[in-house]
Amino acid sequence: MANSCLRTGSKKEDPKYVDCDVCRLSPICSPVNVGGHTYDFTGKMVNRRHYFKKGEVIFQQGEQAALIYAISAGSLKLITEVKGSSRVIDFRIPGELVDICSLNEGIYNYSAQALEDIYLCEIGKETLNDIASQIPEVQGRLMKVVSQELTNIQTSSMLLHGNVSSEEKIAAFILNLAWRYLNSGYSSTDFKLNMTRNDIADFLGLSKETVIRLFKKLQENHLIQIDGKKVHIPDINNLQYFVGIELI
Amino acid sequence: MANSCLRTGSKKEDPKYVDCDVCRLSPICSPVNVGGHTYDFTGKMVNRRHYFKKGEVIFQQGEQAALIYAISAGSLKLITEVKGSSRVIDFRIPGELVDICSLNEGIYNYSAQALEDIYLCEIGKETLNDIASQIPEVQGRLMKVVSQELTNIQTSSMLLHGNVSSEEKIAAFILNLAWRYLNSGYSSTDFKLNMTRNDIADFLGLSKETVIRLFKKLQENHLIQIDGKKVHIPDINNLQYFVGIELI
DNA sequence: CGCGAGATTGAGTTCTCTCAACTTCTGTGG
DNA sequence: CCACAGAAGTTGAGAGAACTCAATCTCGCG
Repeated sequence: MANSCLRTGSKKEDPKYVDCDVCRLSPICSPVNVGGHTYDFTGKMVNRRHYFKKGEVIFQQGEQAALIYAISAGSLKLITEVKGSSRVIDFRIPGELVDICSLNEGIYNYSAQALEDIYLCEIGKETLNDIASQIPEVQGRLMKVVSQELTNIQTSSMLLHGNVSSEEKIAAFILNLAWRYLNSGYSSTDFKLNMTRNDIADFLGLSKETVIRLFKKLQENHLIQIDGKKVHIPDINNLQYFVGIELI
Repeated sequence: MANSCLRTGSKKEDPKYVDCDVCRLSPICSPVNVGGHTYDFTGKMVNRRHYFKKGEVIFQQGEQAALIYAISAGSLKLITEVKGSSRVIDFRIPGELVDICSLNEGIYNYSAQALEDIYLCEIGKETLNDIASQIPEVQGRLMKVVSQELTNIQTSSMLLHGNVSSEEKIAAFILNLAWRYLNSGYSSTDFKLNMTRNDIADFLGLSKETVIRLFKKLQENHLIQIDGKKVHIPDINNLQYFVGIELI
């Protein structure tokens, strides 16, 4: 029930938490100056680094949305129920927010499931809204967070939508991840695909065989190098040219 | 240069302006209560119903983004340059905002072009931000507008992304429009497609022939009725079941 | 070491695209 | 008001892309 920061008694190495200053919520977690005094509301609002096991469901579609999540370490997938089976809507990596949308909604529109062992910071929606409505500085920062998120979602959606060939779709998917890793302070040219080929296929509306074959084709064309879950982008500009959008 | 409200001396009938209260910007355009007094900043910020001709470009990708637009009448398409040719990113209908993203960005990420004669309300970004930063009530309302927009974009993107078959993609496109017309106070079951088949194809990453053939197939399956640019949805629940998402 | 999930490969089928011809619609000028 | 030109929409045929199904391989975990 209580915060389980660093609950890891496991044999695995300690996770590499993302720095708070790359987290999209950092404006909210920083101290605020009000009438000459500095206040830190973090303790009131934020439950830091709550641990979830690989495969665990963080929240379920339809549940009351009381918390906003930011990923401190690990990654997760967002899924929704479609005609009895589930479909992957998106992925989230360290530093990113999970459901800022729920700020003005009562319930979660999708479920979230851990792709690996993860640590999430949780923010109480109600407390946040209360504080924001009383302190303009916090309101302003929240505004910044939300509009940044709006820009990010729009950029991602622009990138992933409307590609003609499946090869472009997959290239766009990789480029999108590269860009997001960069935004979170990681390498944009070397990263790990934490999701399965099936998840990727499901997300892109392709079959997993097509994903595998087109990964291979992209590799043959020297646009990416892929070895299992590890991706390397030899020349990001080539990839961007192929996708047709300059992000980085 | 100045506002050209009701410049219509043309032979066409007067456009049916959308009611201000369905406009996504209406919270911003409503009077504000500050310390017991009521202020109306609308005059300061908003240039109402600026007329643009069919085909006219409202703003160009890369330009300084000084204005936010809300559509009062008519519709437009958003396009971006990809490898020398342009690609349709999205459409906007009356009551919707055109580029709220530019709030925290310096330049437009895409161009906007009128699909028919349109009237746009323009809001000065800088003035809006100034007023918002001084008056918490306005800040809060702006927050509402932006997070509503975030939810809308995410819903649309969830709906349109990840469909396996092209038939589902097109059905999702129609359902998305139905939902958006509903949100703007129009009929969700009868509306007009103001864009060409080519625009739709481009937006969905299909060929125009496929769009035409699948419109026909959807009609044969009684999911939609389509006659030129007019669409009728006989049973919205059937369509939603086919797409696999319950929106309305 | 063995099991099971995930990844890969091949073969055949289905879907979607491209190209080209043709029709319909729309707007303009006479 | 009509004629015409260009844009948009439609249809058919053949080529190419992506899907499905089934078999096999690999790797991590107990």
